[in-house]
Amino acid sequence: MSKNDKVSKSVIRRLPRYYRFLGELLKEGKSKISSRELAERMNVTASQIRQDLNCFGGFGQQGYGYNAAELRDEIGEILGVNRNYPAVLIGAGNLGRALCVHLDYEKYGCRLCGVFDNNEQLVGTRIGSFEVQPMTGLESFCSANKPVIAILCIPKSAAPEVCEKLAGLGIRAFWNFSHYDISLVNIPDINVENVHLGDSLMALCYGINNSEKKYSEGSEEQ
Amino acid sequence: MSKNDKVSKSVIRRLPRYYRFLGELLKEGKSKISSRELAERMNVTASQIRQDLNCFGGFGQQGYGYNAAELRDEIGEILGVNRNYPAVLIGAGNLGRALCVHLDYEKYGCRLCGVFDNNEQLVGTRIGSFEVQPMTGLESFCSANKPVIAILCIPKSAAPEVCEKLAGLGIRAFWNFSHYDISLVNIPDINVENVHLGDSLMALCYGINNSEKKYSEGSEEQ
DNA sequence: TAGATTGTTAATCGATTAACAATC
DNA sequence: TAGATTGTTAATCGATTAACAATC
Repeated sequence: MSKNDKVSKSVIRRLPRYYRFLGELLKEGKSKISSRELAERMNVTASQIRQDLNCFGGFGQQGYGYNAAELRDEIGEILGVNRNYPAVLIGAGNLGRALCVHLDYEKYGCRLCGVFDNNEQLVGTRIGSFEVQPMTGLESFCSANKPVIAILCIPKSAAPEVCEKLAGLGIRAFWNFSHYDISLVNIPDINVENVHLGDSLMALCYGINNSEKKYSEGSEEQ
Repeated sequence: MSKNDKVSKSVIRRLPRYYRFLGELLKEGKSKISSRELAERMNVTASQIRQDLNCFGGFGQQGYGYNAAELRDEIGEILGVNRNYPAVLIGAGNLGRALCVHLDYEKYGCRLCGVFDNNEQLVGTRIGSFEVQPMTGLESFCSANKPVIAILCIPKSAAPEVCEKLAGLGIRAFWNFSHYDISLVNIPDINVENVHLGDSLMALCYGINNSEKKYSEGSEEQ
């Protein structure tokens, strides 16, 4: 983890995938893996894997390959998956409730520590082991529990204000499911993952829409 | 929509965002927009916007800019957002149920037409306007309703088999929330959007983990 | 040692940005 | 017409792939 002056976004986005595949490998009882073999499995080039890893250091052994367990641990360290960053979930609607119980947060580097909503109907209800708290209690909760991640499952209209507030309360990363682009908000040193489900779905539609076209165009071209 | 020999993935992923922002613009009552103005709002370069659009044709007017409504419609057409592609949701667990009611599918080019699960406990229960159907009924349902999109909210272990089956039943696009990489499955002309929530969360952790490091390194360097 | 596979440098490819002529 | 802004070409930048010397 020495040379990472500035690791590109593309590399970072691939790390979790390496981490996952190495986990699978281990489950299968493989202890040694070469870049070529891993590349084949993951459908990428061996070059890319070696380049990516060398952003962080040399984890392999020439002539041998990589120790799967060691490499996975190293990548885990780089990602910070055992840091257990405290996270709050804001918005206990359908999606919020699902994210609350569906994900194994510990596996991905965090720990859900509170769920909030400003809807009085929802406040006090239980979701898994959590009781939905009112937004009015957010400030004192944050001083007490020091969450660094906020999972936003709120309407677009509420997002800018809530973001601003959370940033003020020490939140340093947003996992954003609202239809608002947090990337646009002007907070320094904030990490954002905008998960725009609608955008993803539209991109999928483009694919269908376009393979269709290709098909009919194809028949014309013949 | 004439010159799209082969539009790059990066361009396609940006189209839904343009579409969204143009929608906002219209809501605000703006009818005219220049690439420069749109670029500023979206925090991208005007060059990129013009380049992207010119993959599909010239939608603007020199010296004037773009008609917002027209441009939005054109992009909508390219994406296929008014195609109402029929979609089935497989897996009525927490996430599946949330996706079932949380999203305005029509807005994104599809129409949910059925929900399936192989868990007997869930079969017959209602989610919004849908009744969960048993997997055994999938085949006849598909011949009757011809869904082209499958939304997968199933465990990783079940994914390969279910994918294979669905592809055989005419599914041409997978919106994949399972922890399995459908990209690896060997089906020709299939569109896939792998939404790996865990990967996204890990990438976020990397950000925190790393800005932290930068901070402490910074103080040492001084 | 010979064979294998890394780490790393160089070559290629693609995507983004800049520039500007065309034109409304 | 003059000013503005597109469509498009050229320049730059970054990311991916290929190649190979280092070395286990």
